[in-house]
Amino acid sequence: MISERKKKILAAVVDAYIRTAEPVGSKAIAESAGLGCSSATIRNELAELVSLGYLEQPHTSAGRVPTPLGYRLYVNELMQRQKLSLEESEDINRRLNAKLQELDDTIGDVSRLASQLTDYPALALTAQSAATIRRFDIIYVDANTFILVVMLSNNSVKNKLVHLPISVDQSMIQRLSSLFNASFTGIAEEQITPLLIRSTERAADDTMGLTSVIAAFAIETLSEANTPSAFISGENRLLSQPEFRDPDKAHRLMSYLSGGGHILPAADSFGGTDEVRVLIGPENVAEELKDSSVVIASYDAGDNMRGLIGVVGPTRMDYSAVAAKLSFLAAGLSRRLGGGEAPPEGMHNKLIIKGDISDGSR
Amino acid sequence: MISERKKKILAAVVDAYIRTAEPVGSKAIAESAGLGCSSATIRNELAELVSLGYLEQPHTSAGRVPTPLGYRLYVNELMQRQKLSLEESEDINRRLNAKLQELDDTIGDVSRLASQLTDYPALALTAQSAATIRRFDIIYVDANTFILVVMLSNNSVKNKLVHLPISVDQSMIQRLSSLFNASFTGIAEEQITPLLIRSTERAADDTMGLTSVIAAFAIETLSEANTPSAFISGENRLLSQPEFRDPDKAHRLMSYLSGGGHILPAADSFGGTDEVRVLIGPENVAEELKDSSVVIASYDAGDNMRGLIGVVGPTRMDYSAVAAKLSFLAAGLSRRLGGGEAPPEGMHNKLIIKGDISDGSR
DNA sequence: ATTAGCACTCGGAAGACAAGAGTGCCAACA
DNA sequence: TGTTGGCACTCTTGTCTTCCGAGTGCTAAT
Repeated sequence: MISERKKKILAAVVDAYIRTAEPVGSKAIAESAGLGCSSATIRNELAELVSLGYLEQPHTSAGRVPTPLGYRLYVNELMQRQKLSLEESEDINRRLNAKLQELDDTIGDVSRLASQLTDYPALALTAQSAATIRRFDIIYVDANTFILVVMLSNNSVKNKLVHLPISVDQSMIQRLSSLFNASFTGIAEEQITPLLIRSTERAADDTMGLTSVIAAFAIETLSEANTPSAFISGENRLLSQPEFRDPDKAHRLMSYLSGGGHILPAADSFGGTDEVRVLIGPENVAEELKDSSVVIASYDAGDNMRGLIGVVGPTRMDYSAVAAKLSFLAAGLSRRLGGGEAPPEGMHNKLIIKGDISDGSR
Repeated sequence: MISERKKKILAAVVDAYIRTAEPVGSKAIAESAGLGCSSATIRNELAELVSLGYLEQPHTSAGRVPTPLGYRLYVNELMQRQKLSLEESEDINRRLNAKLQELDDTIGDVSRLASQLTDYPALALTAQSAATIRRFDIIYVDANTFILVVMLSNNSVKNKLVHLPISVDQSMIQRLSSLFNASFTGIAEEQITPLLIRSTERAADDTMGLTSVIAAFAIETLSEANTPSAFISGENRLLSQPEFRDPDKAHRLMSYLSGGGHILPAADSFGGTDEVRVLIGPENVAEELKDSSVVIASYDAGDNMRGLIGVVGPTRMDYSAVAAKLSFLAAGLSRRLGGGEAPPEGMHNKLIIKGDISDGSR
């Protein structure tokens, strides 16, 4: 439906534009791309690519610039899938190992890492999940102090130090600990009802309201662990992109990002596989992202949860490099966090790039 | 040494410049500041203020702009100390309460809050400290899994889930738990020597290297808790300041900030009191901050530790408002975290503003 | 000591101009 | 029919002038 040569030319335009951020002219293409024809021919082709909607010119007599549709075609078919060099992948693995010895809510570290690798702002999000309490312990410190320790089904452990104005004796603590371990484990947040709390309170013979304090912690921990959260870093890297030389534009996007990744809408529709998704310009739902692009990868965070790492940049983004890095990073995370059978260390997971080529384009 | 009227004029210049970010001319001052004299008189005074080094003009025939020295005088003597309105202080208290119900490493929240309040980028740092382990518990989950729980002398609690390829029986765990509680508490990081570990291992009759895993966690926790750490947020707010319209300039400062607050040098010399310190332009040691200003407040973080909250902005910064807010915030934190006798809730602590009027000025 | 008046200085905005890059189109050619 | 060289045309970008006005410094008068 679109000639092979046109594709080659389109690819050349996108490649060059990604590098230089300047509209690219016919002559440059004639020289760079090794198709043996002259700039005049290229011009004809370019004109057609414009009328097909893949390219546009900022003004008459300027070079061509890809439209979102053009990027889409590029991403889906044209760009050559990068695989990381050995050094790069080793570097990533090393950093992952260093950072994730113990993973708790290192979601921040993950986003930082992604941002450093790609040199774009990055965000990491945890998906909504349905973790339950797996174990509940109360450690007696002294008569006024104890520590609540909750282990969740997703293998994260939370704790809280409680300091009371009144004294509690150790046997009470022990009683509460085993009661909670018995009746608060394996259930979801909604199942912690006032009724359950009341009955536990009675069973423990607790007249000081201790039970509700502890129950509140349980609820809070569950809700916190299950609420999706986002972490953004490297916003400043936007500023090195020429399309954000306008401080207002940069500011708008950056404050949108800092305000938490409301990219969550995109996250919902995410499939289960280790795919990489690319959203180009107007394909984004969020108004603020309409002329930026987002690349998102998903990883297995264990316990049936999936996390996301995403990168935000101008539509003129180095999709191929970013996709490769993100994909590798996600695979590394899956391997470390995921429950199941992950591919072995060195392996690149295949790069499935999916994107809605919705009619929202252009 | 410097006439009263000059001071008034200087104050007027700084006030106006803080508001408008434009050089301010004699006429504007004559009208605004209620000193009954004409623009010509003001001009004479302005000329002298320039030769004294408090003001400068970007070029002949432009208004005047304060020099760092001018700001310094303004901050030390001239500016009127703001105290927050009732709504503002209530708002801050409410937010503090919401965020700090449980304070762990909410240092991030603190900086976020400071940034929101002041509308400048903010950073929070923990000082170097000498926390020790106060309590050590190991919770047995199953034969391959247990949870380490460490409570530090600064009342923070850390935990780690350990998953082993080999089986361990419960009595061993119990033995280790009490051994660690006995010999690893109350000591500093350096005191955890290979010797100590070896002897504990022997005492526990541990042939599987469990002891060293646990000891490693102890060391790591201590070192992490005692290493100063920084958290920055709201970098993007820089972009709304006209002096950072130049993206390169903005980028330089922002990436400096993101790279961790190397403002630590300034932190070292910080006194113990709840003072607020202002560093203007070249008074900063860091090259990148030479034409920005920093306002820092210190708070009592309990256990003989002090934390810092700082705000970064252009030299043309609303010192008075920022100082007031930061001071209030610091006081609120001290009250919640500090060990000792803190002033009661509603009270504004007195605003000590100190600053080196070092010879680095000019 | 203050003020009014005036000439002077600069920076910034607006316009004029040249250079250059890139296009579109046409006519010639394989 | 597809390709190519050539050429006129367009539009941006940078540079240079010009012009305006805000704001100054100075002087002479009060």
